[in-house]
Amino acid sequence: MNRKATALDVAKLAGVSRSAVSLVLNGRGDGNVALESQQRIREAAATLNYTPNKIALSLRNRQSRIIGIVSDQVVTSPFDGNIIAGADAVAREHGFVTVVMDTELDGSRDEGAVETLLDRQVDGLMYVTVGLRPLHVPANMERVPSILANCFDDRPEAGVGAVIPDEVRGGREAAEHVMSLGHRDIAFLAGDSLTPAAPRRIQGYRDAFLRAGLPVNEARVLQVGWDIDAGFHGAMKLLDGAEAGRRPTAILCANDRLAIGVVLACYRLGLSVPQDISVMGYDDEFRVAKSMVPALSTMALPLREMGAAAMTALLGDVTHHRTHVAEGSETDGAPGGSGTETMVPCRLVVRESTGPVPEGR
Amino acid sequence: MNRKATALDVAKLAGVSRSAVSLVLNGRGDGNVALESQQRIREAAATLNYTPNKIALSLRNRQSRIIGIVSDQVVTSPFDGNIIAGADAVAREHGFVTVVMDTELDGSRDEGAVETLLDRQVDGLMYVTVGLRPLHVPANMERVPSILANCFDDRPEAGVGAVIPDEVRGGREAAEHVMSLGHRDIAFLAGDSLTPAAPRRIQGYRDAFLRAGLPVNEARVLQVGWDIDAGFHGAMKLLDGAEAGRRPTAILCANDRLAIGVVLACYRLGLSVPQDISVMGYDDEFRVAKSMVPALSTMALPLREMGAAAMTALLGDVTHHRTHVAEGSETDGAPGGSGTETMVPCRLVVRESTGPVPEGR
DNA sequence: TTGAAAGCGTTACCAC
DNA sequence: GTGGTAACGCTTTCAA
Repeated sequence: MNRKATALDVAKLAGVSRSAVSLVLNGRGDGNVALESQQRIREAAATLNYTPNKIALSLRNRQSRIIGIVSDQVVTSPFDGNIIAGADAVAREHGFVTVVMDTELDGSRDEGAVETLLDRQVDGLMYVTVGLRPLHVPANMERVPSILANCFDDRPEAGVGAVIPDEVRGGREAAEHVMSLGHRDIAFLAGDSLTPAAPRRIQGYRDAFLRAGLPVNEARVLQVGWDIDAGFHGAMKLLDGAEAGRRPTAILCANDRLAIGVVLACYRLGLSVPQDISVMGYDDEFRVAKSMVPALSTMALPLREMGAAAMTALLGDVTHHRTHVAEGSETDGAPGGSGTETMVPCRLVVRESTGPVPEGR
Repeated sequence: MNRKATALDVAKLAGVSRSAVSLVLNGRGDGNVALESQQRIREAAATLNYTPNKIALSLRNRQSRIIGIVSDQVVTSPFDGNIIAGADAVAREHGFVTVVMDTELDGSRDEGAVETLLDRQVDGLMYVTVGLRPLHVPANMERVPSILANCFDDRPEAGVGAVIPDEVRGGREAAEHVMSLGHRDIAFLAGDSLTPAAPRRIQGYRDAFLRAGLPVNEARVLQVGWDIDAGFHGAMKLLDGAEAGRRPTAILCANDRLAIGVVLACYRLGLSVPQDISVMGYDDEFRVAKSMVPALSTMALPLREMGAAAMTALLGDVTHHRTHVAEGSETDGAPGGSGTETMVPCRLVVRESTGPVPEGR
């Protein structure tokens, strides 16, 4: 590996000083360096294929242009990777790079991950989780501008800003979608309450009934889990043995996997989707919802948008933080959108698993 | 943010020179620094909460201890994230950090991603893909030690080393599993041939018949796609309308999603799995295979192992490379395991979707 | 208009 | 056994 060209190499080749090179290549040549020299410098840089050493730059500028992302299991699980993709895209646009550390769901690794990142002099920190949940924010995280994506500070005063999906509204709009198709006996299959996603989506479901002036039948709400088998057994409980007139005409699921389970159960019982029963998912999971048979109507989580919004806010803070520190006017705590909680709406996706309510129901 | 303590701060507090601090904190104090001073230095470092600035270290050592990972869509897709997790775990063990750039399947971004990473002075590069495939290795990738994970150099001479799953053997062992249950009329549902995964798994399937001295019925091999609907329609073609005696007794799928589609089709046709028909997946997809109804027998991809193996090889190269360069004895090309292709075996996972062949078949 | 020098935080070498 | 100094590659200030 032939060592990369340095600014000095360029200066030599162009027959000028290092400073001139720096000036010109940073756009501050005009008025400082002779036009002829500028030309020669640019040429030299081009032929030597020169790009400044980011490490030296970081040291000099006391800014690494690295954003640290710690996640609970975004890397290892198949979910929510698009939060990071959205965040990374924004970072890249601004000349930042992200380094992500996945704790693989081991909370005791949080502090260590943040420490490692801090040691690397990251300019900002983002915590991303799989599934909405309260987060015990690692203490050392607040030493640089920080933000939370898909999770929120579990302390009441909410020290760190957060970007989360509007799950209540998502649940409500899902229910309203099937209501608009004439359904009234609507079941809701949710995961456990270990994460707030389920309760919030259920809350939205209730809101829809309230708004419609309809009573909520609590027996129709089943908290069963998050996986295919849970959906299957939940649906069996709802449908097996019930006469056609007494079973729900629509089943709303808190994620697409549950919906798979529900459809599986329907088929097993000889029921058609959506003719006999409408089924809805949640998440619009990549290469699942769209390719199911039938293709799943679902509520898409705004993952990319959340990541992008979080990164945009964070980068704003990073910049402010820097100028503040430069001015010596410490903001003292409260970075990262300063405790603001931003809600991003979900997006209804109508496909083929939901249809008009059967005749007579 | 109160600026972090530097070695100078520690030296001052301990009343010694910076060099002494450096020596002691790097374990080379004994025989160089008075024991009493060593003690004071350690204390000072502790009270100041001193950790060396990695950026300065990188500049000084001309080694960033960062490994760049570029991926086609590992971040954005739900698959294969465990390759990166496995790689990252090994990197972390060795004091390295990984930064991954996802090109989101846009091949034209490859060179740029590598460039960005190179600018950041990464010590090594890894390319990771979703699904086995030949890779047109970005030219600038070979400027530092490099390795491929789940992909292989598309040039015949294979310049860059690679770690890939043994798909042929995986396909063979899948077939042998159902054969051991007495099945003889076995169908294989594969994705398209755009990636070599399908052909290789099919090859393995054929090998199993060959080894068993059985003829291969080519009409039983269907290349339909990779998603749920493809599995559904493929299975329909195989099963719908066929008398019980003329349909395959087992369907092997090239991934778990296809298997979901197959099970869906079976249920729709009133067939039981595995009583009437055995179904096998491939990948052991997280939170899919295990929770399907019935739980899917499948062939697990050795994702973590592949990532770990690739990173181990790469790190070895990084170290050699360094010493070589230091000695001025350029290896000149051929880094990254020097074109070696390492195969990692898949792992058979038997669950409930495969069972003994039905009576009379 | 140009170039010299200081400084970012380390470590390693070399006098003392 | 100790501490000063140079060097890593860059930017920026200041003097010529």
